[in-house]
Amino acid sequence: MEIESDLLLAINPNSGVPIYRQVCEQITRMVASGQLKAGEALPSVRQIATQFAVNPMTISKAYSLLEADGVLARVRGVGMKVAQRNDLEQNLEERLLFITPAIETLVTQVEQLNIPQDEVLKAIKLRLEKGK
Amino acid sequence: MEIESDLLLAINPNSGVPIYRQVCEQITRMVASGQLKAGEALPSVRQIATQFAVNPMTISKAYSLLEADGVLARVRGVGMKVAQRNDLEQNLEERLLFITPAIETLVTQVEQLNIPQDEVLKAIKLRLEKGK
Amino acid sequence: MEIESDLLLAINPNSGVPIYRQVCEQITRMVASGQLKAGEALPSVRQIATQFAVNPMTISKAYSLLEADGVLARVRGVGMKVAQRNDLEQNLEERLLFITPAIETLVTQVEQLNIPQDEVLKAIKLRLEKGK
Amino acid sequence: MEIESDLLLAINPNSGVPIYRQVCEQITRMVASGQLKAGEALPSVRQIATQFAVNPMTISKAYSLLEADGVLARVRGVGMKVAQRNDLEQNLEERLLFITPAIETLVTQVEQLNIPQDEVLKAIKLRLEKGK
DNA sequence: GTGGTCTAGACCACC
DNA sequence: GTGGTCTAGACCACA
Repeated sequence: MEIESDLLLAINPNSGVPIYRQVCEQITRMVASGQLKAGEALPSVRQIATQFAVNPMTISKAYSLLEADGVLARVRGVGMKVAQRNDLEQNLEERLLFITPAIETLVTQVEQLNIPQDEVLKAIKLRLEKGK
Repeated sequence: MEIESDLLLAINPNSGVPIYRQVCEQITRMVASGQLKAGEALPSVRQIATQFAVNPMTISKAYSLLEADGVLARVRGVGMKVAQRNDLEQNLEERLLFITPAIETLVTQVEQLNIPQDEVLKAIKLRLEKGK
Repeated sequence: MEIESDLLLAINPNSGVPIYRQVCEQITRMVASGQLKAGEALPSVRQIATQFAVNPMTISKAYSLLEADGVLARVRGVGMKVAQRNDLEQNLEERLLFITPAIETLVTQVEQLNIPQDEVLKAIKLRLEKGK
Repeated sequence: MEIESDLLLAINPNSGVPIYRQVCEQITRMVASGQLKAGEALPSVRQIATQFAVNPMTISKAYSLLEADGVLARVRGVGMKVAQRNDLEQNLEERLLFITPAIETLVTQVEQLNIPQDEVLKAIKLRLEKGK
């Protein structure tokens, strides 16, 4: 069972964002979008820590926070799994709430830079297409 | 001459973002957008510090960083002014570069949440109109 | 592991040159000359501060500036290390650039004092030999 | 008598060196090298201040220091002139003493950068020739 | 353990 | 008046 999932997270230690936070946010989003389903098992702390050359305590902290948030559940002697009864319905409205802060940040900057709306939308559209 | 400029910055000490960084970013944007013109004088360290009930060193740190960045220039014994030769031309392309990181963040989240593009664009458009 | 590195910097609090600047310049030169190699760890802020009876913030300021300059890199929760991709290659040409300002200063003074070139070169040669 | 001397000083407000110090040092060197002769009159404070767009008080301070140093003498109602009995003989040894600090700075940097002596001398020689 | 941020208050140099 | 430097000590976030 060690082949679990090698390509789950994208951790960047130099992004300014704390590592534990990156883990939390990414797993939360994956659960919200259904990429991780209720009951599904997660890689062990040691596994992730090794994979990204990160301190195990950092991953452990992330898992603990996710458990406190009700996103994950701890199964003694086994590991972590996605919580069963989950507030994170795949409902679109809910998911849109997640990106509100990012939109706020963006809009603030746009206004202070005096960038026309069309240009902003054009740039975002372009970037979204590229990701496809 | 006391009416100099009362309405310049919007500092929020509880935003998680360091105060000196808020100052840096906002002034940088104001220079980039042309709200602050080359050669224009800035409020003194003590002025801003008093206005926002912040320690002068905090503002001073921001000014120093902005000088190191080439955004501001120091005039000894007089104060700070917007740097003359400025990379931050007001042209649109340059300004769009400033919001690239914010767009990246947004797009990453959108993809991990599996939100359809139209919904994202709709939400942003809505938010932009509101700000008007 | 306490024998880490005791003999690194030469700080003189009365030289007129700000302490943080002395630290910056010396570390920059050590990196440029290869005395400090890419990835190598640096003494902690508190370690240096204690060693030279200086306020930790002063050293911290130096480290921050060196990070902004791309000379050092921060490893969160661990400390500072020499940046990996470093403009400060050890090639001779690059290092010669570092002493250009000092040469400029010298030459200006020499010209204003009307000192013959041979005399200048002789004096410098003498001083260089002495240092050996 | 207003045509005195338009091209005397080279003041750079952004060099980091205080303006009054630049004035002091340059005039001192000119006296030492004989470019300014004993009894010779100097431009008025206002003249220099206007020429370089500098605060008159700054020039005044420089003149005062030079007077205290015995380099200049104040003639009431007339202005400043180069002091008559002057320690600054044009003797070569004396003049060489003036550049000792600049040489020290240079040598320190050279040693910390591990630059070979020949390269240093070559670079200086090159720069000296260029100035010719 | 690491570095980062902020404060309050001192002193300095420059203009 | 301006900004710069430093201190002593507090608290926080990260690993």
